[in-house]
Amino acid sequence: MIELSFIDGSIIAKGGVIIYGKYDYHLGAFRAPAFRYREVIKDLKEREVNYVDKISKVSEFHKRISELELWDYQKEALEAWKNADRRGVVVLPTGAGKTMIALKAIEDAGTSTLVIVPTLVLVEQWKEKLEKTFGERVGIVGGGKDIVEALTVTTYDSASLRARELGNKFNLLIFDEVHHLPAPTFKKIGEEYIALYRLGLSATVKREDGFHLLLPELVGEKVYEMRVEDLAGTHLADYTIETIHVPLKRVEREEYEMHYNVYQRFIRERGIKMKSARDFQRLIMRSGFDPEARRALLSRNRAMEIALNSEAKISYLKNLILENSEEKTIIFTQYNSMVYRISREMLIPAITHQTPREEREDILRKFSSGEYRRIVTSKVLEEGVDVPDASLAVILSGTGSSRSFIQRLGRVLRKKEKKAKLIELVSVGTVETRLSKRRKQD
DNA sequence: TTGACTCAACATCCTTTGCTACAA
DNA sequence: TTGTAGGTTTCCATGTTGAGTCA
Repeated sequence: MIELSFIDGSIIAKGGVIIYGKYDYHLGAFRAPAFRYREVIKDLKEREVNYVDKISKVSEFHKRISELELWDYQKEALEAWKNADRRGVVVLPTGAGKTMIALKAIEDAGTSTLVIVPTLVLVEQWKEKLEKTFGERVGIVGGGKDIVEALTVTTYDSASLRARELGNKFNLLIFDEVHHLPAPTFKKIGEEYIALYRLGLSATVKREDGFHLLLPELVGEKVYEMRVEDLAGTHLADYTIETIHVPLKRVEREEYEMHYNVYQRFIRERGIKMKSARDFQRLIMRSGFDPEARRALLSRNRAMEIALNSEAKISYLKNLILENSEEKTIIFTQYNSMVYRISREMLIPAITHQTPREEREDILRKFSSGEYRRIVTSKVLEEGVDVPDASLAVILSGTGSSRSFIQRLGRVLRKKEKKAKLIELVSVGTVETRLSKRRKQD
């Protein structure tokens, strides 16, 4: 007879061997990662081994929400997830109703569920949604609160910190913005919870570090995907993307060339090959002890700053704003210094991570009502914030991340009569042209 | 309860070719 | 012959957030 229990994010087996188990001399028992629960039980049954299961502390949760009607593609996504043993990742653009699918998934699974989200703002939004939909009390773990219910919402930070206590209490995990999960410390959420059912939601799972390849093991395969272009014109607004190449001013060009040459010369002279982000990472590490590497890196950073923050872009932006004075516009930049400069010079309300919560909510409320026609921001509004719809997004500068690009695009895609526009300004003849190209590839 | 603060963690950070050893 | 992986370990800067602490 094998006795199975849950200790600190692991399955402990006393009295016999389990699949994926390694012998733990301190415990005098076999220990397997919690996420192998499904395979462990299946294997014991197949081998017809007698066992007592003291692992699971999950509870049932049966609540019907029949009044909730899904769109066709949402139904397809839900079916695909169910057919994959209720495991897998659903990829849908911002505004395509990922939450609806999650609510139906909770109803379908009929079991205790933990919803994991990246920010406290999203914790509140999910809590309200769940309470309204199911009419039940919803627990919160994180942001100073610690209430566990059959339906509980938490942050990635708290889910990871509390995995050892919470890991055996839920049978369904819903990962909102699931691309966060493969980060080194969040990965253990996938590993230390026993949940048999897992649903990952995201607009783009791709990570620049390539760790999205861990998702099939942590959550399940990608079971359904709809891209922005699949839903544009039907469930989302139709849109156009325009890239405007803006030349640097002469002084800027000279300074850019000077700094970028320092970087390039260093790379060439040291025989360094820049084939991947890993190669660049190695250069960063090297800069910790090699003064020349540090100088090269700082020069490259300065060159980048010049290209991304060019004067010419500001002049161009002023015209663009005049030409589109009727459009509700969000301006995105890479640097906060640029946000504040535009805010000062063009009298546009600014939002960065330094903006107090109340002020941020006030600005967004006025933007929503139409009192403000424009806002300028850096990255804070990309994810996890309910941003009122706009009709024009101007990307003054950004990174090569396709996820960030899609999130910014998502800010203009709420269904509307006329076409939405995304305009990006790119400094011609600089590394920025490459960034712009990369973010638009998948 | 709130606000101010510190700390830790996450994300991005790359591509003008060139080498060398090894597997298919 | 052709194509591709090889090797390394704590880090430039900037932006953003959650958790924790303390007054």
